[in-house]
Amino acid sequence: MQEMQENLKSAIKQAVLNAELAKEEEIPAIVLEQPKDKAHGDYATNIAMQLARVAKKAPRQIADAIIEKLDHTKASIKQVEIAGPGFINFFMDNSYLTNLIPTIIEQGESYGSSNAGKSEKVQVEFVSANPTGDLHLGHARGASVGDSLCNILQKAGYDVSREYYINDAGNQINNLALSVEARYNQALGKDFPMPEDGYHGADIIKIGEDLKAQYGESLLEKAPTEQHVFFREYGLKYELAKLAKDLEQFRVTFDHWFSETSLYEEDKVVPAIEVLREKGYIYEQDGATWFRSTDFGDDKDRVLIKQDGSYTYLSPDIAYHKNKLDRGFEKLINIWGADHHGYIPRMRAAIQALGYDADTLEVEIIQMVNLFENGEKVKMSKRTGKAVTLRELMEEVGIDAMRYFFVMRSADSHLDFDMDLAKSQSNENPVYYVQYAHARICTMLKQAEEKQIDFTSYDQSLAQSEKAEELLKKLGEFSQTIEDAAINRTPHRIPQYLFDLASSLHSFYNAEKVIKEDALEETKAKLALMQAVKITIHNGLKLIGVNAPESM
RNA sequence: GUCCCAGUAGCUCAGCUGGAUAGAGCAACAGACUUCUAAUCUGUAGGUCGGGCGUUCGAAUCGCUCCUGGGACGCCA
Repeated sequence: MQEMQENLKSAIKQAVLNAELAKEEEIPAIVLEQPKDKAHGDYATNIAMQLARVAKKAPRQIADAIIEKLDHTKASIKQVEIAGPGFINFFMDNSYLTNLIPTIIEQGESYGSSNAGKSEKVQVEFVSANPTGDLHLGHARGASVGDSLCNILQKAGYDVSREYYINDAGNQINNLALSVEARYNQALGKDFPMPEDGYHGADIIKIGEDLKAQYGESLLEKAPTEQHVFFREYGLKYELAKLAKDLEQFRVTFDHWFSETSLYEEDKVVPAIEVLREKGYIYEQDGATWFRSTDFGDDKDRVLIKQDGSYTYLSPDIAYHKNKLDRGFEKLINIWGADHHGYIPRMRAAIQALGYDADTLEVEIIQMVNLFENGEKVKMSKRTGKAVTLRELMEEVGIDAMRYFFVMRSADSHLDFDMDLAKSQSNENPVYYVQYAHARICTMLKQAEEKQIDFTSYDQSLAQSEKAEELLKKLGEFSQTIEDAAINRTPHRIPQYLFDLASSLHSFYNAEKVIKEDALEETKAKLALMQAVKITIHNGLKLIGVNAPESM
């Protein structure tokens, strides 16, 4: 596919030179696009319009000259036309498409892979929810997008590491300990108020009950500080185990869980600040230590060490990002909720102050998820713990539908999650449409197996049709789609591609019968095509963490 | 007040490193099951791409500006 495009491009370039329309250095990069309307050919280029100024001729005249000098044989061109204001449309000799099927079948699970990423070492940090409660809708979206993006980057040849940053050092963990203490006492039947900023989730109530079952009232005999440490450690361990379990069930795993506390234990925070101080980006004012982030375009300077001597959140974060870079990652991708977008400039400033290019850090912002139930927006409140959790959604909606739903939209669009629609499992949910295409193929292949039709060798020319050609073209776009999704960090391209592919398959299925006992050779060719589609759908769904069922 | 995201068909959204007649799904309407799964397919209808100005041979796409909706602006994390 790509080799052919390159051939075509070089042929066009040569034609421009031969026609003496422009000097080599004046020729812009030749862009081939695939027209939406197939009446406009398989590929089109706008080079004639782009050259209009340089060549001082009308675009259509230029196009004429190019075509005259074009070497048709070199790039398997069947026909060339000039259209509209000066587009050159190429109709290709589509025999190249037939090579696609054996290629896909041979590559199997690895079909779609490329080395576009050139093994660049990329770290993706995502979810990173505080271990103080259950994961909710927003985290579910972040997990879906993050994991899918990682899969896509890997498929496109990047060296990817997935990381979860555990905020286990700040005030919120104290509040967790206090909340656990309250719930434990309440479980023992005592009238014990929740702390002001306590966590009201059902999970903490469960911790209280577990502690009662395990220890009875014995924990009350410990000294207050000892108690606090105990509740803290117990709560943290419990919450982390739950996070990992929920995420794993959601088919999201991490290579590394990074503890904020470890930054202090291994003395990483002070040295990171010292690096900035040595470079002159640190100053003291009003009894606090400041980072001059305005040197790098931030709105205002930021406090690193407060008057009371404690760190702001930014300090360990700078140390953490320095640590990431020290580990040799060439690109850091952070996936954050929209409520953190204001934090980007100071973080990028820190990256630059550490001596790296600002673009080393990329922050992908995921817009909010609104939950709708019974046609009304459901207000979610952390304070009362009345948020719909990832776990509840997995049970009610199903993992496949969630994974697909959360990644099918552009991440910078607000997402309305309609509980009733998701629960109803109606045909409005496109994941079934794609899965159904896969299941249909499996049924056909199973029948072929029962009839003992062996299609290891076949003659592809026997299965040519308009619908078959559409399918083939779609199959051929898979690798390019993955590359685009990887480079632009747009995982939603994958479900959209899969939907299109499934659509082509369903259309083909309705137009043509595959298994025909009286036309065995034709059947074999079609079965091979089906096998290729099956592999591609399977590989695509795998990228977004959705199962490809054999039957539905 | 400053910053970020969004505004495209009745609804939910693609398309945005500029290209040809702006695309899907749902909803509406008309059809297709004696068939390898109808969770499907085929067709019809539906749009001043929020408004204006500008750049360009060409703008949904780029720039400026205004309007509307959502979010963020702590020596919290």
